[in-house]
Amino acid sequence: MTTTIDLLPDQPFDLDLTLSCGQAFRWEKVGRWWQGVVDGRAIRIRQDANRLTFFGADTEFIRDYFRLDQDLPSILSSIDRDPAISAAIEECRGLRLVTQPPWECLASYICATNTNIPAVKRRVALMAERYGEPIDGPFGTAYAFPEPDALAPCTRADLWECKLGYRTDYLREAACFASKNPNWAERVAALPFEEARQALMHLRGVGPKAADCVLLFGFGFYEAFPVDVWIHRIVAETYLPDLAGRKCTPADYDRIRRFAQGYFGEYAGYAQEYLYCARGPARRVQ
DNA sequence: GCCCAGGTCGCCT
DNA sequence: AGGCGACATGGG
Repeated sequence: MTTTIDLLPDQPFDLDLTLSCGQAFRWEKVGRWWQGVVDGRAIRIRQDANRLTFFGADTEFIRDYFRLDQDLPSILSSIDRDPAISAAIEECRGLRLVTQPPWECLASYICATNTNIPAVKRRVALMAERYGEPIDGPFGTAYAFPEPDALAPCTRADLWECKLGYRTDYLREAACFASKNPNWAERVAALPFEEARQALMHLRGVGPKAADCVLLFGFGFYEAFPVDVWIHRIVAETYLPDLAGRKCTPADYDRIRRFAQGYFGEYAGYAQEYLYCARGPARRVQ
């Protein structure tokens, strides 16, 4: 069944930017349509001007996933502090942070260390195809991202075949943890930001960057400010020039995120994503 | 072959 | 606390 949503003219939304900016790893564009799997739903969606057309999920799910009811102009004006971020906002206006399922988000960002986005997508897709539940959807058989219980029993050799490399044991340990603590996500969500961050970082393979991504994309902690090599580069060049040209040490990381939280405010995570999306090379559909 | 990528770990001072 | 190499994989 096809459903449409007509977007309000004062609430910008850009589906292409939102799904191609690298925050979520299970979407691909086929012709005019985006196809993806979210929370056990095989979804197909397209945007024509201010109209979204989709199937595979109901309106409430789509509104919630894309946070269409979040007042984006108000968020963007709150982070719009200078010409640099202003340019990123201008370039990427309509990009919204999506609400990812916490477990999938955690697993994805464990797979995302020291690698590139296409490789992360491949790993996540392989895990889904091998261990996820099949879904009959609008584009043939799709696969849900596997629950922790489905991954916990996997051997190292099993997951190695999903091209996880040295991250294999980290993912197995995280799956075991989530499987034994089914309410882990609710407990993390109920914590104050810094405590939630520490809780995630107790998992092997989850450092500051992965923890911040999971908090931002999976839990909606908008003050999270993940610092990858791109963001380090941009922030160093634009705001903290004494950090430019060297590796990001743990102390540098903390300095950057504290600066960003103070400078951009409670939606620092949106600033991060706009700066990341507007980064020089390679904003393309992948 | 090389360097880089949405980094983190373990071991060393 | 802070420095440093290792690490699997794939793209350019």
